[in-house]
Amino acid sequence: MTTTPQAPEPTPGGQAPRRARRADARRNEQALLDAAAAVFVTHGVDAPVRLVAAEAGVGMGTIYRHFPTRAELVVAVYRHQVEALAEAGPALLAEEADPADALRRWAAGFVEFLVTKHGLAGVLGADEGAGALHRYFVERLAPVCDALLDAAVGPLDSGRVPGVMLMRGIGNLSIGGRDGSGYDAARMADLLVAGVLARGSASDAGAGSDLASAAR
Amino acid sequence: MTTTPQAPEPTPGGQAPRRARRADARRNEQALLDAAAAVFVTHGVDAPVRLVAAEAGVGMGTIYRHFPTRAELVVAVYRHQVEALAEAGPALLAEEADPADALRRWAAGFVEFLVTKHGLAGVLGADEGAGALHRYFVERLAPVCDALLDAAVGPLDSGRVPGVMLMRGIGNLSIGGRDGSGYDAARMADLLVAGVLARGSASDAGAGSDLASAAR
DNA sequence: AATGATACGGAGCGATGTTCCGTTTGAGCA
DNA sequence: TGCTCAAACGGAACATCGCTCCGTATCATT
Repeated sequence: MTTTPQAPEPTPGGQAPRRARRADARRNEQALLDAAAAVFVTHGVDAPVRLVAAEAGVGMGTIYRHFPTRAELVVAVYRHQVEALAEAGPALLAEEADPADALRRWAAGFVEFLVTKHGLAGVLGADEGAGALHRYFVERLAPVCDALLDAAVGPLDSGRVPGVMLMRGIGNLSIGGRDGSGYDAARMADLLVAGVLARGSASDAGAGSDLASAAR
Repeated sequence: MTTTPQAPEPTPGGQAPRRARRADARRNEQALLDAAAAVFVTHGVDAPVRLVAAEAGVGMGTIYRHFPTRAELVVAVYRHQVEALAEAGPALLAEEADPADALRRWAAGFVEFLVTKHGLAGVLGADEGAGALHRYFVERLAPVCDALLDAAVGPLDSGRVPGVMLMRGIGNLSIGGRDGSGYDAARMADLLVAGVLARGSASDAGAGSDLASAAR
C-alpha cells in the first residue's frame, strides 16, 4: 500500500548519469516511504524522524540523505493523494451543474485530506519561502483552485480571492480538526467558501477594526 | 508600559495569609512581564523562555515559579488586551445599528490582535484540555462572541455556529498573517464571518466530500 | 541579630531536527 | 572471479527547546 509507482529508472536530469542508482538506495527509499506512511497514521505527521528511521530499520543519516528535510519526507508520502486532489478539480467542474457546488465539494475534499492526516494542516501555515511541503501544495493545487474559483465567482482581477489564499485559509481552518473538541473544520471551511461565494467579487473592503472607539 | 495594575496585596485565597509576598518576588514578576512583552515584540510569542529570562536578568527557575508554563506567561502578558476585546463586544453591539456590523468589527479586532503578536494565533489551535492560553481565550471571549452571534444570526439552537468555534476558526485563519506572503488574515476572517452571516442558521449540511466519484 | 520560610539561579534532563564523518557495500571493469 | 572506489550507510554528536531539581541566597519576622 502507498507504494509510489516509480518509473523503472528515469534519467535524473537531462544529462547522462555517471552511474546507475544503487539497489540498496532504492530499497531504502521505499522502506522509508512505507515506514513513514505507517508511522504517520499512528503518530500523526509530527512523528519524530527517529521513529520513522527506526521503523524502517535505517540510520538517521540515511533518512536525511533521501529526504533532506522532514517536510520533504511528508511530501513524498502524500504526493499521490495530492495528485488525486488536483485531478478532482476539473472532474468536479465537468460533473457538477453549478460550479459553486464543484468548489464546495473540492474544498470539502481538501479539508478531509488535511484533517485525516492529523497534523498535516499545520504545515500550510508555515513560512512561505521555506517549507517544501507548503510550496508543493501551492504549486500543484493552486491552479486547480483558481480554475474552480474562476468558474464559480469570476476572474481574479474582479477582486475575488486568489486560489492560493483560499487554500491557505482552508488549510489553516483544518488545523486541529480531529482533536477531542467540538471543532468542525469541514463546517468552518464550508462557511468560508460560502463567504467567498456570497461576497463573490463585490469587494467591500471588510470592516476595518477601530475597536478603540467602542472599547471606551 | 504593560503594567498589570495589581491590587496592592490582595489576600490570595479567602484564608489569612501566613506571610506577605516577598518584595523581590513581586519585583521579579514585574521584570519578567516587562521583559516578556519586549521579547515577544521582537521575537514573536514563540520566543524561547531562556531569552525572556535573560532579558529580565533572572534564572530559569524563577520564571517557572512565577509562570508554571510558557503559555501562562503569554496569558499574563496579554491579559489586559484580551480584556479590552471582551469589553468591546457589548460596546460595539450598542454602538452599531446592524448587529452584523458589530460582529464584523469585533472579528476584525480579534484578528488584528492575534496577527499583531506574531505567533499568538497558533495557540488557539492547541489541544483543548491542555493549553492555559487557549482556555483563557475561550473562557473570557467565547461568551462575548456568542452574544454577538445571537444578535446577528439568532440563538445557538437554531443551528448557527457556536462562538467558540467561530473564534477558533478566526484564530486559525490568523496564523501566519504577517509573514512575507500575500496572505491576508483579516480578509479571510471577514469572508468567514460573511459566510456565517449569509448561511445564518439555515443549516444545509455542507457538501459532503465524495471526490472519489469525480476523481475517476 | 537569629531563624526559617520563601525565592533564586542555572546546571541538567529528555526530546527534537539536523549534521558530520568513519565505515560498509555494491556496480562496473579488468 | 576479483578489485576498486564512488555511493550509500549508521548513529554519535550538536544545537535548541520546554521544563525540573536542588543547593544557595535573601527577605520578613521574632
